[in-house]
Amino acid sequence: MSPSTFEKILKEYFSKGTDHLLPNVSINCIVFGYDHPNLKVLAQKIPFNDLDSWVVPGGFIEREEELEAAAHKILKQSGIKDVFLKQVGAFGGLEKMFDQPFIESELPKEYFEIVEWISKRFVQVVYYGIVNFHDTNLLSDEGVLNSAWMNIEDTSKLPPSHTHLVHETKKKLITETITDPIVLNFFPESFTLNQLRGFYEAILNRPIDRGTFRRKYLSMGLLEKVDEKSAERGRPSYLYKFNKVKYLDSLNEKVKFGF
Amino acid sequence: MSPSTFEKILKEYFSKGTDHLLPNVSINCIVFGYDHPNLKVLAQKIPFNDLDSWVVPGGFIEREEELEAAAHKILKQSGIKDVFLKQVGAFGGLEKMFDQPFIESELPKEYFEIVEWISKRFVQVVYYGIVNFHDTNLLSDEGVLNSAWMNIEDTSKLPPSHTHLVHETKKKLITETITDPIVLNFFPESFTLNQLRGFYEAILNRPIDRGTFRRKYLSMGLLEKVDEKSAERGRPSYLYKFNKVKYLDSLNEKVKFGF
DNA sequence: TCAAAAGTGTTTGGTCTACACCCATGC
DNA sequence: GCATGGGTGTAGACCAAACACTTTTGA
Repeated sequence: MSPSTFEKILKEYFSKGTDHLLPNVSINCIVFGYDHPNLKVLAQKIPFNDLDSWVVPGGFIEREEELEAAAHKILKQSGIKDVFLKQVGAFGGLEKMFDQPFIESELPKEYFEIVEWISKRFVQVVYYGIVNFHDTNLLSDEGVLNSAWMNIEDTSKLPPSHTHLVHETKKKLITETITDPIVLNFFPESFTLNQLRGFYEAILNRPIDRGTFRRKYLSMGLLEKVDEKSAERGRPSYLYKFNKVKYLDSLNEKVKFGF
Repeated sequence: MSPSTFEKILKEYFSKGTDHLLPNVSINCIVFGYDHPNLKVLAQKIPFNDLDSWVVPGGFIEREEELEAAAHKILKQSGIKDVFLKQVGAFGGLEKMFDQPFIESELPKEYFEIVEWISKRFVQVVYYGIVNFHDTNLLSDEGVLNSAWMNIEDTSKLPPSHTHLVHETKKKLITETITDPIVLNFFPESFTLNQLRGFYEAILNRPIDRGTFRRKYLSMGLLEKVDEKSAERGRPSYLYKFNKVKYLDSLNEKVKFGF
């Protein structure tokens, strides 16, 4: 534990005290990025102790602030702006995030009020976000928390409750990937159909036929052809961008059951 | 407004004060029942004023109580036990549920602390439940809040924020009806396939072919034939019950996209 | 010219749709 | 018997899976 760094965090987060914040409720954000063929999760290194500890971005809500606005505010601190966000739900385990007696033993008395505040039970309202990994610039060392991408296969550096959030959220991501084309938020301005297919193969964890995928996806009418692209090897592929208007419409449709 | 009744409510809800409760977080439950061909929602009449005001069941969370446990606890007060519950999410509008100055003007000073507590902003964690309408006995006048079924088409007696919750939750119910067989929770021990089809027609708001429905549903393997049933008119139909083991398995499967 | 990857055509098989037809019961 | 609704059979449309074939590039 390095008290000085932890003090810096407390000073930055609670420069205006705790009275302006909603107690007992916190926001956590699970931000996914896709770096073929890996799904990544945004995490922050915290200097609670000398171990290599990471957390998922989180923060608090102003007394007069909408929940989703708070989530956007929190992600802006990591350099993530204008992100696609959806709520996962409220998680309310009884375990506390902080060990109050231990933390207090390492800090001057002036922080005790804040420490008591953050040591209470919190209901976590969780949002997930999707960003285009390669167009995103994380703010590092801007504050005291360093942001970095973490491979979703290895979340062992997160506390158990955050690992739980990541896994629950990934389940939801997979479900929504199947019913909605939210996936398109992972991609840059323009992309090839085979890159898109690569993502579906990664997330559904099985191969998908090129022809079938191409015909099905194009028939949805969400994509528009733009240009050519020089391939690394082999024949170049067309680039597509997605039609945001039709995309937003499609979010209200969902799949049909088949009766 | 009838202060005496409102006093009774406060006395009952806050007999142990507010310290044992988590502040700023509440639970609301949207409970659906199906009374062919209508979808019903559980509501409670409240004596805030002389108007015919209703709310959706709600309540608070003990400091050391899981969220879903709190939802079950709240519904037990209406006579709803062992209900199928799923979380809808957290709703955090900024509007307050109570008009503090007005309420205080009608109550003795001893209640002011409680009134202040409930007049704060609350993040509402919403659960939805599904019950078999005909096997459910609501507790009426057991406490001070009378429970009753409300037709989902007319929620005009609810406050706007609760109407919003009902509609958002109904959307979710429809989506989940399409992807999961949660519907079976609406039905009694045994039921006919045509009753089941009637429900799908009601919720999807379109006719479904008898043959197609029957073949598709039976092919899922969730149902088991039990006995005969005397029809009101015409040929009697088979009764089915659902296989709870396979049903629980199926909740983890969801529909496939079709790639 | 060959390898590699994109793009397209075609056969096959499954399944939903629509509708016709038969079955079991009450009156 | 006949009306009423339950249960089943089936032809056609449709669509995804699988795979072969063609096209376009780099080397």
